[in-house]
Amino acid sequence: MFKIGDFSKISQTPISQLRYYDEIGLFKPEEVDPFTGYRYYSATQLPRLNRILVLRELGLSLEQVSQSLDENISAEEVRGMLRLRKATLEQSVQEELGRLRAVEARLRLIESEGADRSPEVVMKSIPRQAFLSLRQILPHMTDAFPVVQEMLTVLPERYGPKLGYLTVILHNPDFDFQNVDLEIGFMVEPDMVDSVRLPSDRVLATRELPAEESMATVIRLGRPENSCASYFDLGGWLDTHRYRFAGAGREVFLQPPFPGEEDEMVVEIQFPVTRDAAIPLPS
Amino acid sequence: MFKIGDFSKISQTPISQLRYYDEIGLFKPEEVDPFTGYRYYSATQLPRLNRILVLRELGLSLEQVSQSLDENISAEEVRGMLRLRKATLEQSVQEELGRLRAVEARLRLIESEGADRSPEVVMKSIPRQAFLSLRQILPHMTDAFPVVQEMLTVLPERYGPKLGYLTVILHNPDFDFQNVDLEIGFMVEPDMVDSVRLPSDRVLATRELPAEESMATVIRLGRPENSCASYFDLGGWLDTHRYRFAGAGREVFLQPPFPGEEDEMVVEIQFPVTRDAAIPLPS
DNA sequence: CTTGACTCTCGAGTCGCTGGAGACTTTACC
DNA sequence: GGTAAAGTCTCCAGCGACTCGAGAGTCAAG
Repeated sequence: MFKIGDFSKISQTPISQLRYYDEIGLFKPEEVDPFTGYRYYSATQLPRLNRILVLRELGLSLEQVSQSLDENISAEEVRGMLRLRKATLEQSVQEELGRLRAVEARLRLIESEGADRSPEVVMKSIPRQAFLSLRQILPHMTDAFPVVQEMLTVLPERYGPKLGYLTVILHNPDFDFQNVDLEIGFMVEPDMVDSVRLPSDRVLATRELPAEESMATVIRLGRPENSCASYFDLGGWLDTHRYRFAGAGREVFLQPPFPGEEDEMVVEIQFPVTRDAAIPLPS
Repeated sequence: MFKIGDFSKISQTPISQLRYYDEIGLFKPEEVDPFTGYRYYSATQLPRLNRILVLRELGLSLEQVSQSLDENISAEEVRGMLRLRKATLEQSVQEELGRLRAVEARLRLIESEGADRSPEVVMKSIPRQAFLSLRQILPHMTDAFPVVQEMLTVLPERYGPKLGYLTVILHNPDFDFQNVDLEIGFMVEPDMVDSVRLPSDRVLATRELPAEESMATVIRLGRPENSCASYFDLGGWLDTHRYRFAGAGREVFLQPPFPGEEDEMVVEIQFPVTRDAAIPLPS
């Protein structure tokens, strides 16, 4: 019979942990002195304790460990737990590796620039949405402005707060500023409106944008002079995170360019992406 | 200006998290209605929030994120944080990979045996200790018993509770049961005793056992009939965990084989091991 | 004006422990 | 046998990064 201190040394388990395991009923001392409350452990309890330590190390929760030890659980169920655990482990290793690459990239960035002023790219998923829009090919990106301005002045006052965000979809696969294929419009609630004719005779129609599982997004503030920079940042980020562009990008105007307030504009650039194949794990 | 719900949707951050970040002063709404307490966020706050999300994703604590955003910290220090983070990440990836291998091994074991009755191998580190012992080569393992019995009857009653564990060191590099090179004795406190002569004229001397950084240990219960099995288990475990035997093993008798109580014997088998080289991480 | 959807604060709970306060017990030594 | 040191007890608080629920108040649409 060992007192808790000796048993702690033998098993290399902290005393506090032994007391905790006693408290939650996972591992109780063979004997407790009814007068002093002193815990007494025997060497024959070591296999059980070791089993606990090993299963916990495998990543099971103490709850699961408790169940699988107290045998009200079958080998089949333990197997299930472990298979689940294996899957989550594989995933979490992948994630950790991704994080590691991200940290490395960030370090390189700081070392080369002397300061940390990185663009913050965030992954999102976007549900499907109805989109009241007009698609057209314009000779130059800047030709989009009058269209946007017209929509901005006409539509919000006609539909009020039900109108969603002003959004532009860039259907060009390349990032050229000439002969751009743009779809400009507003997110709307489904069945709110079918089509609209603007004063300039331009006609918008509602269609459904499918949900996008994974969108890489970045925020751009102010006038679009530096929009190239944002796209560039996005490209670099995708590269280090092993994503690839996979479709038409969007610019969502969270704060739209009301005339005279173009400097306060806030745009979220979104690009659907796909993951490159997972890195094969070593052996 | 967005209410918390809308801002939560835009940023894909749970409301509770926004409130929490407000509470700890990490990310406060641009405006709070002094009467209702309603939080109002603006789109221009998104970059800061994204920055927070990204830094947290890199693994910094909210405390660290807070510091590096509020600029009372230099790029140099952020670099330090990230380098530290990189190191811990590399290590934790290694550990996760090890765990993954362990889970896989365990699964194979259960699948082949239909039940989970694995031996539990645990890593320990052992401090240096004084050892009062006698080394000899015996024609067969079983010849050790009389020696052990003599020591067990003579020494404990002479030195009382100061005497440590009865221990056997196996100096044979192979696991043959013939012509074994054994060192048998007791752990003692340093300077307790220099040497002892037993009634049988065998002489024990004290020497110092160096500390062992990493010992793989397993518990064996009862008579040593199945000691082979324990060694076998240990070997398999070392293999899946990429360790190698690295020195003379020990058997520590936590519950010694008092005459007539050999069935209650509890022995911890310890083997010093070294790690194989770390698995190189992919790209 | 009502209804239902939001939002507020505050407190407790999560997991697997660790650490401390203050009160007892045991052990070692004289 | 006395005393001091070391060990042990219980109970409570705290960690980090939130989440959840209760109960009350607020806002927007019809």
